[in-house]
Amino acid sequence: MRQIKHPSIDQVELTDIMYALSDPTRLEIVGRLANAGRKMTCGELDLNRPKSSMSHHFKILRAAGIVETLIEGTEHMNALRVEEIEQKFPGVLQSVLRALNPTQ
Amino acid sequence: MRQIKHPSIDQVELTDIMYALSDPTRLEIVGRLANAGRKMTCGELDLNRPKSSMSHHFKILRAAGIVETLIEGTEHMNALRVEEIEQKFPGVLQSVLRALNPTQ
DNA sequence: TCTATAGTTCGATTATATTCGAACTATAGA
DNA sequence: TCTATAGTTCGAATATAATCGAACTATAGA
Repeated sequence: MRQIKHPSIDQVELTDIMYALSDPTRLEIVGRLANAGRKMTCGELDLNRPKSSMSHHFKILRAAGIVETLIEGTEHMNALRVEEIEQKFPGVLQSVLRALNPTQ
Repeated sequence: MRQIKHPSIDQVELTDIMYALSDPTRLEIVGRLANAGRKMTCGELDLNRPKSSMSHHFKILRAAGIVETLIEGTEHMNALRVEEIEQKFPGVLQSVLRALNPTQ
């Protein structure tokens, strides 16, 4: 079962993270993943856009080190790399997540 | 003495802030302003790029609500809008500033 | 009023992103 | 082995951004 390559956390640049989080679609994906608090498939995170568009956004989130994708069968399970990012850039992702959910 | 228009803090979107901070040049401007802890002219913040390029980046930082520019004589004094942003998006800008300066 | 200084605006060029259909890959299950 | 499902890759069209020279605006000071 072939897996997708991800950058190691020390390869991740702050600008990559900022860039990945500057798009509303990607911000929504990240917000949903955080709220769900569990791995989700791309299908579940579908924002009624074509698969190829969603795939593009997942690619950027992966490249930025924000999302990790594990292949399980025919599904791709996505999870946030919160702990790692928190370690390298304390507060950055967490404060963004908090800004996305003012109600908590 | 004509002044430059800025967005009010409630007009500022999180995506604007993320986008503005996704560029290395702008991130450096923001980092320098934060380290200086005082208003600085565009000239002082010059990163040996043409004036028109720098002006473009300041425009984006202003539009994102990150930088406030006051005209004093022939100079434009730039300051970070840290308190306001902190109020609206707690931790977002501050964590980025901390990530820029790991030594403190 | 003239000149120098600081920065903006304009316009053109080039680079980078977004979007999405169509073709493709990999796996599960019949 | 066939088919359905999940997602990626490719390629082309369109949109958005970065870059920078040249012309412009506004002020300070001589």
